[in-house]
Amino acid sequence: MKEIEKRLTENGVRPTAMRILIYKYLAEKDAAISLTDIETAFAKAERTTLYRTLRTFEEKKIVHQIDDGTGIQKYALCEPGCDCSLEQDLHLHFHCNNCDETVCLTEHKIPHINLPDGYVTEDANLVLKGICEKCSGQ
Amino acid sequence: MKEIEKRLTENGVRPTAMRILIYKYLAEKDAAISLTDIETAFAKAERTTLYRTLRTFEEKKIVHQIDDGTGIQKYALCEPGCDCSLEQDLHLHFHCNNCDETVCLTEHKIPHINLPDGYVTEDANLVLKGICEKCSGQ
DNA sequence: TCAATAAATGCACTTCCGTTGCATCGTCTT
DNA sequence: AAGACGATGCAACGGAAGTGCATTTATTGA
Ligand SMILES: [Mn+2]
Ligand SMILES: [Mn+2]
Ligand SMILES: [Zn+2]
Ligand SMILES: [Zn+2]
Repeated sequence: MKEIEKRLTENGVRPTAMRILIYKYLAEKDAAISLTDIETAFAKAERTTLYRTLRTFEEKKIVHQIDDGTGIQKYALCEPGCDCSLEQDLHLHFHCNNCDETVCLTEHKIPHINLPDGYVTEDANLVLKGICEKCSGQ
Repeated sequence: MKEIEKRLTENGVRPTAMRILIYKYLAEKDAAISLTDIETAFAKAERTTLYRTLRTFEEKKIVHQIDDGTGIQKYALCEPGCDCSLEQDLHLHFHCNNCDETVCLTEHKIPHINLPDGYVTEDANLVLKGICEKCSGQ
């Protein structure tokens, strides 16, 4: 548990009880998590606190935000040492049309694309949708 | 103008006055359009009508929806003969962080990605963000 | 140790956008 | 002309993100 406190502190986030709980929750899930997910998991907690915790985690590069096309913002823990604002750390995400879960495929980086002159690329988002390995039954 | 009526009819959409206007509006813009954009352009028209027009256009493959990561749904005319539900017609989109416009790069297809066993890909979305050619000043 | 200060949390409220239900109106068919 | 069906208008709803401000909790340093 000291692990988590250390991780938070190193990233400039004070390790409050709630934050540690949320971190743990994110760590034990292999799918990306929405604010509503967390709200459901911690029914007694304040929505705003959860909201701001996720925002803080994102600012401090503890989690990265995922836009999977559902219109709902999701979050997942960053790999240690990952800086998701750098092109080399941008990976693709997979959204399952069956179970509605979104997962990070951190080993699959977003391929570099050459654009016509005049275009300057600063960021990229690649989401594949279909059936995940759990749901395809193999 | 008969052109537009023909296009709509061919796709199974009855060419009402409003629909023709909206089609023209989409045709003269080179950027993707949001419902709010259209609402502003046709201030006297009913929001719901515009909304349903876009939905109908999408169902009938006259436009495709674009998720550019802003959280706002955008639409752009499909190329003639394009079926955006097919992998081969999936192209990438570019969102400018400066002018906030999103454009189709129809000549840039989304590269095929090989996923681990068990994953079945049905759809893909690739959005690049940065500075567009207009804004980069060359 | 205690007061001053800063950060985190709780509560209420707002805004934005997408969406739906239902009544009305217009158009096409027979 | 009557009936059927599709399009439009109006009103309201719902989810999710976001903000302002009061209150509580933690940190600092006198
Ligand atoms: Mn990820
Ligand atoms: Mn497009
Ligand atoms: Zn699944
Ligand atoms: Zn631009």
